[in-house]
Amino acid sequence: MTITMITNMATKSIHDEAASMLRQHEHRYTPGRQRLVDVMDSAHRPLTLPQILESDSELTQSSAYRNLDVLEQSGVIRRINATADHAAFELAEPLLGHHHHLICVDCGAIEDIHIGEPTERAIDAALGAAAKGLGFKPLHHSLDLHGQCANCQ
Amino acid sequence: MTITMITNMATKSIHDEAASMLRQHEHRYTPGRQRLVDVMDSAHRPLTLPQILESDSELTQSSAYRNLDVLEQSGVIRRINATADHAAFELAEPLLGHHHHLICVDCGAIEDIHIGEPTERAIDAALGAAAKGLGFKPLHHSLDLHGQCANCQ
DNA sequence: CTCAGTGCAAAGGATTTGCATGCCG
DNA sequence: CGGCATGCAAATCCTTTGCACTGAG
Repeated sequence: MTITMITNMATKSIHDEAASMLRQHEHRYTPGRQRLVDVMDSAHRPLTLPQILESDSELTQSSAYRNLDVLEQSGVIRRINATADHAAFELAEPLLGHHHHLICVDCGAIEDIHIGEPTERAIDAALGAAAKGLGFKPLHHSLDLHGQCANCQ
Repeated sequence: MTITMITNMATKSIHDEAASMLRQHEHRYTPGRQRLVDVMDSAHRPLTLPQILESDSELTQSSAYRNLDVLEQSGVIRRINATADHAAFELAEPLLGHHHHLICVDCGAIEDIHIGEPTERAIDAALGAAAKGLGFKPLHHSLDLHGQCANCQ
């Protein structure tokens, strides 16, 4: 019950949040951009451009690429370079929450996963210590598990 | 003196190891491939193809790409998709050891880092647990810290 | 002699850009 | 109205491939 309410609120506020973030960067929240956010919000995993276009036939390739750029620059989505051929896109952490990926080395499929908070803190502490010595300013970490998905074994 | 000896020995065995791995895959350890291994062994960070070509003017683009493929398939090197434009290459874990990366979001520079063994074990345990429930067979994890390098701040 | 490896140039494929048009503010 | 946004097609850029040649076994 509580979870359902939160989910609904979150879905609604994703568009509000996206619109607000775009506005701050002096961009409009056009229908094409809303559709992109819808597609990425519906999928519970990062999507490649072909997957995005398949999910909504109203989207065109070049505008999708352009709008993904705008959304990325505005902090609404994140681009991840999981595979060699296609980039993949997912909602940014403020909208989707912190998580990690299982990446199939054979078919390239990606699955979202979560790990415990204590482990997250241990990771950030360890990375932060290493970064400090090199004058590197941490923004966020990415942790992926590469292996074979159930289908490819 | 001692360090020099160790370095020489290590460098030597990297070539031996690489030659052995290639032989197992029925490939030759040609001069061009040795040069690639030398370049990657000298750099203490992953290199993109342009960086590799700059490091050794004897290397040509297409042969470098082809040989990097052969070396990757033989397990000598690893391809990482850290940035959107260029793939990067580094010696594989059996030759270089397990480590992680600092990736500058502005200039794309990559730096190798190490974190403590207990944290590594915690990561593998957490990822393994998540993978198990989905029938995903773990091979290896990748952990990167994205942020700004000292030059780009 | 044979066949993997090489180098050049051309092809391939994902992503970006030019340009004319549409549409919101 | 003015300028961002869109869609098509052409261009770009990284990477791969075709082909003829070289050299090791």
